[in-house]
Amino acid sequence: MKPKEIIQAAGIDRETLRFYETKGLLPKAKRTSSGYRDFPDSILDRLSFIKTSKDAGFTLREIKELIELKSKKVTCRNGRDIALRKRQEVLDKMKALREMKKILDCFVDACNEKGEKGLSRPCHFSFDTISCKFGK
Amino acid sequence: MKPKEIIQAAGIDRETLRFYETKGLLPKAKRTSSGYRDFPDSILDRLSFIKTSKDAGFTLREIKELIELKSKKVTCRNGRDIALRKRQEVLDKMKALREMKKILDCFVDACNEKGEKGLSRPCHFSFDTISCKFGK
DNA sequence: ATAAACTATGTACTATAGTACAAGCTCAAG
DNA sequence: CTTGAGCTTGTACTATAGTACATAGTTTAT
Repeated sequence: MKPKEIIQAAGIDRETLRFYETKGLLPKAKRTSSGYRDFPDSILDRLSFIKTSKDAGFTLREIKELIELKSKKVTCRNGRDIALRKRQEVLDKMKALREMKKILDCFVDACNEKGEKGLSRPCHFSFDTISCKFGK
Repeated sequence: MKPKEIIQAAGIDRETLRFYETKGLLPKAKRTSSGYRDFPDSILDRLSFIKTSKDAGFTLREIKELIELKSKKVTCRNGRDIALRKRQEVLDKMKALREMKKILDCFVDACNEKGEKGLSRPCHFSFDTISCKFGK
C-alpha cells in the first residue's frame, strides 16, 4: 500500500504515518524503483492496534513493546507475562474511570436536585469536594 | 498547609505543586508575613481530584475546566451539560479499555494454548493480527 | 510536454506535563 | 548566632506525540 491509500484508510495524516515509521511502530516497507514506500496491507491492522492501544491510554513506547513481543528474542511465556501485566494496567485504568464516572454522576445529580430555577443559577459546589454525598 | 505537608500528604513533589499552581489548578494560597504560601486544607481534595482525573486520562486543561465550573459565570445547567459530555467521554474510554483487555486476553490465551513446550519458545503471533480468534 | 498531484527527506516548531537547577530568603535547633 | 532545612522566584531542560514546512524528485492526467 502506498502512503495515500494508508492515510485514507486509517484516518491519520502523512506526517503521523512517517512519525510512527521513525518510531519503529510500523512493518518495514518495500521500496519501488523510485524509492517510494510500499507497505504490506497488514499495516492497517497495525495502525488499528496502535489506535486501540492509544485510546486505552498507552504510550507509543509501550505500544512498541507490545508489538515487539513477536520478535524471536521473547518466549511465549515472557510475552504472556508482559501481556498479563498490561492487562492489570488496563483493569487499573478501568477502576480510575469508574471513579471518575461516579464523581461526574454525583455532580449531575447535585445540579438536577436544584430544580428548574436552580439550574439557571451558578452552581457553587465543585468536583473536588462533592465526593458523592448522593449515595451513588 | 505549607508545601512540605502537602507534598507529603499528596505524594507529589514540590515542583509539581508549583507547576499546578502556575496552571491555575489549585486554590489560592494565603501568604505568611515572610511570603510563604499557606494553602487551605481543601487543597488535598483538589489534588485528589486532579489525580483521579489524570488517571482517567484527562489533561490538565480539561481538569481546569471542570474545576472552574464552580465559577459564578457558569449556570448549573451549563455545568451539568459539560459534566454529561465528560461522562460520555469516560464511557468511550471504558469501551476502548474493554477492547484492549479483549486483545490482551486473546494473546494470553494464544500463548497458553501452546502448552509447556510452546511457552518456552518464541511466540510468532502479534497483537495487531490476533483479533480474538479465540472467541472472547 | 507540462502542470498537478504525490512522494521522500530533513529540519523546525508546537503543546503537554512535568523535572532540575540556581540564587537568595527565612525559620528553627543546637 | 550560625547552620541546615525549608521556602520563593526565575529559568532552563526533558520527553512525548505529533504538526508544519521547505526542497526536491516522480507519476499521472490533460
